[in-house]
Amino acid sequence: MNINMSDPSNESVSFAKAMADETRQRIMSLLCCRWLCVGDIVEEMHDISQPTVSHHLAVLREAGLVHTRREGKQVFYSLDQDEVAVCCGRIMRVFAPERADAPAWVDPASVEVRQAA
Amino acid sequence: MNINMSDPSNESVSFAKAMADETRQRIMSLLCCRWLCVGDIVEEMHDISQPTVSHHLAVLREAGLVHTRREGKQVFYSLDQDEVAVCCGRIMRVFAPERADAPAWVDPASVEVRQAA
DNA sequence: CACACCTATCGATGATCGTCAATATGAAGG
DNA sequence: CCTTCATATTGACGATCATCGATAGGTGTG
Repeated sequence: MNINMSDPSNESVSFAKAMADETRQRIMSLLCCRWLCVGDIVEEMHDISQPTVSHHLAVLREAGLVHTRREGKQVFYSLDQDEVAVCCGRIMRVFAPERADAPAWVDPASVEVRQAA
Repeated sequence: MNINMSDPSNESVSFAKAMADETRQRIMSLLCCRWLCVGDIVEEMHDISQPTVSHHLAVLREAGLVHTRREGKQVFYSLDQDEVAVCCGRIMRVFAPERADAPAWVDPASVEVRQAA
């Protein structure tokens, strides 16, 4: 029916929704290459309350974008880079199929070059 | 300050916000590999009113995700695949730096394999 | 068990967003 | 110019969301 059969509906939408908030992206960048417990995240986020941080972590959790590990009283979170890559790949295949295999990915400069040429 | 200096704030957030709606993603998929005028989009979207379609097109326009061309009375839109690729690349570099250069991109199956191995 | 600590949930509130009907803007044609 | 067609904007309304304070739930310690 649509040009792209894939999924102009569910998974890419929930991924985008999960990322559609600056606070959440800040948290994601904190969790990108390391594990942090909620208390540490709250500390790094400065002017965001603990319940709010917990809420954002729940959103990321339900979107499958974070790993979770319990250690005694604290709960550690870490960003699931593989899931981010999968979601970006899905978006690419649906919304940029003519660019999906290009190395433009890694360095946007190559895209500019391609346009200029 | 943050692990990822890049931009845990602006451009990736507005890209995600623009994509964080199913109706908008349906419109994007319609415009993916062709030009359509607003009337045609409204027709394809069935149960969405013309003002609503126009509103979504404005959101996509302000996010820089569509090209625009005027032809007489009608206005044609088309998805900017390069911009989608650039935005996905930015997300990858910030939130999946350890996956950004992998070919897992094109086919998520390879990511599964990598995890299984 | 009682208590401190860490995280999650609840209830409320203000802000943002998606949607539509009505209307405005703009572009041909007579 | 006046009309007609195509798109954009406005105003309003309901829904979703981000945020917080208060509180509940769960975990270790004495």
